[in-house]
Amino acid sequence: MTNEQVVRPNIMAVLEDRGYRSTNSRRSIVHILEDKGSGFTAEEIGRELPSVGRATIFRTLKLLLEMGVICRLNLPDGPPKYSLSRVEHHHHTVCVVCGNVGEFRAATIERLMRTLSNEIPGDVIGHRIELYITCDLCSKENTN
Amino acid sequence: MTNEQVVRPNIMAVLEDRGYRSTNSRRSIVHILEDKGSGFTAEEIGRELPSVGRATIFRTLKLLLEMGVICRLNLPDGPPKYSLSRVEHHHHTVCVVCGNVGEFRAATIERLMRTLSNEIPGDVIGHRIELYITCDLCSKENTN
DNA sequence: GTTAGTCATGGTACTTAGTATCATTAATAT
DNA sequence: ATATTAATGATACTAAGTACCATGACTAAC
Ligand SMILES: [Zn+2]
Ligand SMILES: [Zn+2]
Ligand SMILES: [Zn+2]
Ligand SMILES: [Zn+2]
Repeated sequence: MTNEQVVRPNIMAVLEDRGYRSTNSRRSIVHILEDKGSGFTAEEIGRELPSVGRATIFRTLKLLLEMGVICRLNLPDGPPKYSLSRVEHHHHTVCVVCGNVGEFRAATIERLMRTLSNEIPGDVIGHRIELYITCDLCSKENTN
Repeated sequence: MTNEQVVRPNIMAVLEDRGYRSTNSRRSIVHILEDKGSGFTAEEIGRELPSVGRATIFRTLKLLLEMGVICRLNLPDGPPKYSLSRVEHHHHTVCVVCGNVGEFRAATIERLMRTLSNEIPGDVIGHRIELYITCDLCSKENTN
């Protein structure tokens, strides 16, 4: 399993490279994302940026999603969580206590998925895996 | 990988065993579920039962979910899909063309997940896996 | 079978996540 | 500096689901 240090792209630069304008709203949203990093909801961002319209929050998240710089996780309950993302294929851990989201890659999973596709009826074209965990921080807090 | 024939419990009996009443609305909802089997949305059921209140549809689905006789899948887009379920731990296939939902079990996955939990920071307490496929029916249709 | 108690229902209003519309404003290119 | 066009915020809307409540349907006791 790899959990290497992520070198994240300059998100605003990526936006501009694709022809999108570097606006105040986008900059402030991206700034918050880079601050939070993982496991935030659209609503949380809106709360921290009352001057930015709700529609713009969602528009921007959608844009970043399309560009692959963030992920959206549809969890079993609660609103979807967004998190900054490395670009390559990966999966997620979600702490069931604090809601923090992590990324991980595991060659073993990908190998197994490739194997499975021979045994599943139909053509497997993708997969999605979430691990539910209690993170180290939350485990510690409980034993104090 | 196992994909064994499912022997499904009598859902109404399960409800009654838990002290819930056998009502007209519940019977008609359960009847439709048993008919459809997999990959239906709450809205679809509502459409087929105009005489049953929307709230009751959701209440009943929630109840069946708690009892473990159906699953809800939060897909990357579109409304959640429900499907009848065997009771044991399993995972899902979703056809990206027709939306049909299937269940499967694979000891290899469970073994791998157990292994991963040694390598992931934090305590792994559960997982969720979805395979996105084009099912045999949909593949055939495309080559015609 | 009737009755009493309670559970469940349907209707309505509300919430939450997200989208459509649109007049106004801000970013870019020249 | 100006013109062009993209982006914005406000508002209204949709879709999935929940809260509330007076009415009606089940069930159990008799
Ligand atoms: Zn991710
Ligand atoms: Zn945690
Ligand atoms: Zn299932
Ligand atoms: Zn299909």
